[in-house]
Order: sequence, then C-alpha cells, then structure tokens
Amino acid sequence: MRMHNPPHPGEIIRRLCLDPLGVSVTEAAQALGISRKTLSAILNGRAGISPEMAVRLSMAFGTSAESWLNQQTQYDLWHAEQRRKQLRVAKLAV
Amino acid sequence: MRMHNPPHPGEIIRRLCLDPLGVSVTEAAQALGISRKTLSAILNGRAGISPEMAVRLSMAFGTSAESWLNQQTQYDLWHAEQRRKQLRVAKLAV
DNA sequence: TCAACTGTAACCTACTGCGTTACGAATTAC
DNA sequence: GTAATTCGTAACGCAGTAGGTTACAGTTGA
Repeated sequence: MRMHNPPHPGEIIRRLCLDPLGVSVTEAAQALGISRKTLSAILNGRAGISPEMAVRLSMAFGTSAESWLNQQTQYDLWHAEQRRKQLRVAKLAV
Repeated sequence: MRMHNPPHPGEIIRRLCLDPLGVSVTEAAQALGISRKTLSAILNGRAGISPEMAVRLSMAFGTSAESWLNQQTQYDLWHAEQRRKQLRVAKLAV
C-alpha cells in the first residue's frame, strides 16, 4: 500500500498540461469537447477521469490514455485501501 | 491500442480463483461479504470491479488489489478506444 | 470600467454499484 | 421420484457519479 495520498489526476492535468501551454480552463474544455464545468470538476478533484475522458485527454495532449486512466485507478485504489480494515472478508486461499 | 478484446475480469476470477479452489459462486459471495447477485454480475461481465471490490478480492484470494483494478481499467479502456474516432477533440500540444 | 476567466450552485438525465426478493432451470443427494 | 442446492437473472429500490445547461459572484487585466 502506498504511503502518501496520491494527488488527484486533475492536479496533474493542470500542472503538466494546462500551465505549460498557457491554456485556460475555458479553452481546454472547448478543445476537449466537454463543458467548462466538467473540466473544472476534474481539475479540482470533484470528479474522476472516465475512460472516455482519458481518451479525450490523450487526443488533446498527445499522451497515452492508459497513463491517465492508471493515475485515476491509483487514486481510487488508495482511498479504497484506507477502508480495507472495515471490510469483513473471509480468506479463501493462502 | 490493443488488438484483441481483453476478457472481462470476471472471467479471470472464475478461471483463476473459483475453479482452482472448487469454490461455488454462493460460497465465494459469502466470503467476499457481497450478495450472490453482485458476484454473478461480475463473473458474467455485467458489472465491473469497483475499487472496493478489488480490495475484497485481494483479501479473499491473497492477490493484489491493484492487479484486479488494472485489469478492469484495461478492459474499460479498450472499449473506450473503440469509440476514439467518434470523439471530436482538438489537439492542444504536439 | 469593462471584459474575460474561474469556481460553483441548482437542476436535469443517464448510468452504475449494490442490496433484497423471487423465479425457473439444472444439478446432486437420498 | 423427490428434495436440496446451485446458478443466472428479472424486478425493484437506493445511492453515487458523469455529464449537460444556465446562472451568479469573485478575480484579474487592459
């Protein structure tokens, strides 16, 4: 289990994509073909990256969709792991 | 992009976990602490593996939650990639 | 001052995860 | 043959999330 809370992928999008290109949230949303509200929610960690959104990001920024989706997976997993001890599950295998 | 449609994770659960251990769907669902219906839906590809479910699987079968979630991610991504051409997205970077 | 950008609230639709209950079909045990 | 078990799944409800539009308030820069 990872030690530290990983940043949500929206933070990465802003730091590694929007900021370096000097692109505004409004412009980026238009390019991605989504509403400004939806992008804002992602950037501020109030929404996750869906598989379709990962493909959109890869098209706009020339990255791999897989990397975006994996970041979301790692983020989601970390939070699920935080509740591991509250799950009552019986071991079926060694 | 992957060439062939990856199997849904439920198929893997059945082949690599349930079958080898000779565990019934009913028993496995009880061990996982979920309803038989929910496990059946996963096994037959009508539901995905949620982050919490990935942790449950790791607890019951002694595997890593990450591997289960990654399988789901790959599966979801493949289907999203199939619709890549239908997305109208403008390139923002080279 | 005015325009643009940003975050976000309100409201809507659609989908998904998960639960319970109940049914029919198939299998196994006696 | 009959009873019990297993399995898939339909029907229903609840909760959460992704996404859209519209609208408003705060900030910043020309």
